[in-house]
Amino acid sequence: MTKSLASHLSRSVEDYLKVIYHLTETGESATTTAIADALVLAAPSVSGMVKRLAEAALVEHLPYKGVRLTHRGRRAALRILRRHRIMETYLVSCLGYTWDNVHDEAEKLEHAVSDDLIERMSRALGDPHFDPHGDPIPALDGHIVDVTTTPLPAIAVGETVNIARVGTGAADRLRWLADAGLVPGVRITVLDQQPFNGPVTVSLDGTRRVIGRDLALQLLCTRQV
Amino acid sequence: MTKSLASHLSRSVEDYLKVIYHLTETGESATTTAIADALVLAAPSVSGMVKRLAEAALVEHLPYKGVRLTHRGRRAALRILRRHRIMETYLVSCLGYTWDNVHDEAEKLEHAVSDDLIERMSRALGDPHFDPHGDPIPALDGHIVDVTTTPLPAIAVGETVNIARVGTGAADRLRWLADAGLVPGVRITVLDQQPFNGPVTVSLDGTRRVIGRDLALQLLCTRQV
DNA sequence: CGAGTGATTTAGTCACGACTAACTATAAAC
DNA sequence: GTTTATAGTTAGTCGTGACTAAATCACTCG
Ligand SMILES: [Mn+2]
Ligand SMILES: [Mn+2]
Ligand SMILES: [Mn+2]
Ligand SMILES: [Mn+2]
Repeated sequence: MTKSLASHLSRSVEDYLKVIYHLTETGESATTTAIADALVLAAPSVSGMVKRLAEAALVEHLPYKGVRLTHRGRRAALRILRRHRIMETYLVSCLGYTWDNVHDEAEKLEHAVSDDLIERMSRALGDPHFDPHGDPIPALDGHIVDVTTTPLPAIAVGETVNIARVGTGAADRLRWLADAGLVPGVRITVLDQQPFNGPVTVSLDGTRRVIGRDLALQLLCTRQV
Repeated sequence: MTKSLASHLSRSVEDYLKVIYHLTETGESATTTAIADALVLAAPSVSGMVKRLAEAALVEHLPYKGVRLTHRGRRAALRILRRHRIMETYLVSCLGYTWDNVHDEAEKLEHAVSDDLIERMSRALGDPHFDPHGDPIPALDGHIVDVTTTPLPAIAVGETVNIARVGTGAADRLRWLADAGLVPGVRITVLDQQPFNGPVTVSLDGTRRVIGRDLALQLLCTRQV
């Protein structure tokens, strides 16, 4: 069977695939409720869509267990992810957006732009490998780099690391981080780690920053090379 | 009643409104079949949508006669038109598109971009008043300039005019015109007008161009100031 | 092992926006 | 002033993607 669906995927389908990809990527299993929560939909809506996705051979469905992307589904998800992240990067670099307000725009545009436009944007940006939040941009062939990062609270006092990636999309957090200069690419040294889920103190260009545990957990760092 | 519909209009609704605007603008009456032809839809689909548009107070429907935009409908149409034309201009000026391949992209993106993004693009372009085809870009408040133009075949031999606007969206025609340098803003002098729907000969920067009647009719000119 | 609980699926409905087939209004032709 | 062609509308259907209410599965706990 594998119904058509080949050429054009609807906005809904694309968003489902992306959410399923994210869930499996972060280790969670892509269950009906997890998908429903992520997309703010009722569970039966997801059950229905999952059936259609399975018919279209975009996912494998193990009833009552969850869902896994097929090769086709994964490729489709990565294609949208590429669009999303290039779009975000373009909006920030070329149109003066700040990293805390690009997400919603990209969430819509990722479904509307042509491959051609995305590749033109990518070229205009010098074919970047990371978006403003430090998330890797999948290549055209679906390849995506896997950067191993460590959350800031797990870095030892005295160590110097780079901020590689930010694990939140919340606009207020992103604004606070940007104000504090805590953005991907920046180098920081851990000055203090308070126990019992206490704050982390780092130095950035010689100035101190105290970062609450919650936020610190979302600062994903790489060690110096 | 005037059903919600206030905030978000669907892609279909927006395209209907734009087509209705175009038809009335060019003097044709916005009949069911005219709309159906323009959107490549079956007539009953249009009948159905017209009913919904009327319920939403976007058009006034005189059964068996046709349809007219209400104030709200006109404003909505002009908003999409602004998006479309700014998008086209941006794609050409900032992303290396040629004027013969921007239309399809803009046709989709006009429904997906936010007001904010469009205004950022407009600003990046220096708030242009015309798109690459010479079509006027409606202002934010819905105001749109009305340029009086004359089709090239109606210009007398010896007269010098500016090409102001191109009345075709056909990619092959646009490519030919661009190759010939016959684009909006260019100044040409009519050297010859052959009778019986014959071609027009013009000079452009001292070189001759012979233009078939069909195409010449789509070159809309303004006289020198 | 059976009961209970929470997750999941099924059943049935709805709005949107397309379609075809069939009917009807309008206006031109005789 | 009928007839007739054409344009427009109504009726009925379909696919998509959402919903609620009800049924069912799977696992945990006593
Ligand atoms: Mn999206
Ligand atoms: Mn991002
Ligand atoms: Mn459109
Ligand atoms: Mn145009």
